[in-house]
Amino acid sequence: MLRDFQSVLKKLHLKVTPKRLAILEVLKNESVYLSPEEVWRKLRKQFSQVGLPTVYRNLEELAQGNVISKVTHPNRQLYYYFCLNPSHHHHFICLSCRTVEDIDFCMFRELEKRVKQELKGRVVSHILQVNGLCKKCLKKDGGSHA
Amino acid sequence: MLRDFQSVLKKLHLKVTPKRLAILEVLKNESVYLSPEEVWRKLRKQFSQVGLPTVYRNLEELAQGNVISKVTHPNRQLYYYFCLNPSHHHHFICLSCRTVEDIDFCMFRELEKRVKQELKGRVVSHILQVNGLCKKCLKKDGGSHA
DNA sequence: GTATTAATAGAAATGGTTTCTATTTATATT
DNA sequence: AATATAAATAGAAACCATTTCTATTAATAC
Ligand SMILES: [Zn+2]
Ligand SMILES: [Zn+2]
Ligand SMILES: [Zn+2]
Ligand SMILES: [Zn+2]
Repeated sequence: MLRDFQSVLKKLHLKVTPKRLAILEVLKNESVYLSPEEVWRKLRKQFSQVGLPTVYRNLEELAQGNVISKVTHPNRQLYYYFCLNPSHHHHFICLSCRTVEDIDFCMFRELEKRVKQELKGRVVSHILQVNGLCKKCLKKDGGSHA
Repeated sequence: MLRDFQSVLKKLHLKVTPKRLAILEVLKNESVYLSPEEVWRKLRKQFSQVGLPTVYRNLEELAQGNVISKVTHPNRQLYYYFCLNPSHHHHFICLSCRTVEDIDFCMFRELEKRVKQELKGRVVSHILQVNGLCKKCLKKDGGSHA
């Protein structure tokens, strides 16, 4: 989650291509989570040629490399978000305006420890996400959401 | 999550149909999470006619009514699990054998409180799931998984 | 038993996502 | 700077899990 995209990509053994950098820029300049298609529409303003599969591929690679984070949306579509917070944490996402807010208090360390001790399993990944309506959206419409 | 399916369905204003009951039976008799298509294949052993859309619809209704629980799988396909534990809790799911184990210690109450206080948002839903490899699978193959 | 409303089967459509292949581009090496 | 190499890309096509649609059937209340 560094600002020096070049070195971040090199660390991940990903070539530094204009499209890749542009995808990162798009996400970095957004305060909300975006779908691959939305990222693609924004990219087309800068590039005459750009394929949607390229966007999908890059977003997935970047998420794998922990440069961006994936949003687990109830509608089960893909969304990505560029998070500046470098430490382990989770998100409160607004289902209406798509704002993302950090949940900095992570009790996962405790949880993981107990899972290991009590269940004797190996943790591969975990999801902790709180879905709801943000302060602003609650004021706006009292809480109706799609 | 009661064993008396009839009354459970009535409470949800869902008609008590043979297919509906059979879907619940299928899930109840499984110790692992199942995809809609897998539930459907099992149903076809009992019913000469049964549509896959019926299975999808029923599973979704039952999940909405908190009779069964949905699994948030990394592969983003739908899976459902019948959980006997009636209290609020979360799951450790095995990515290899699909075993589900309860995580009974839920720190979510604390989390929710702080989200409300600090972010002033409304919580609509939350996901907390730990994905990994269960004790048995770790022994079996040392941890390789699809 | 009748009326009412929900549930269903089966076919068809949907659409987000992935695959495929030829071409281009970034990077390392001379 | 020129060359080699392996990765990245565009565009078209395929995929396939999930949803929609409509006529028919079945459950429930009265
Ligand atoms: Zn909002
Ligand atoms: Zn965490
Ligand atoms: Zn297992
Ligand atoms: Zn919880």
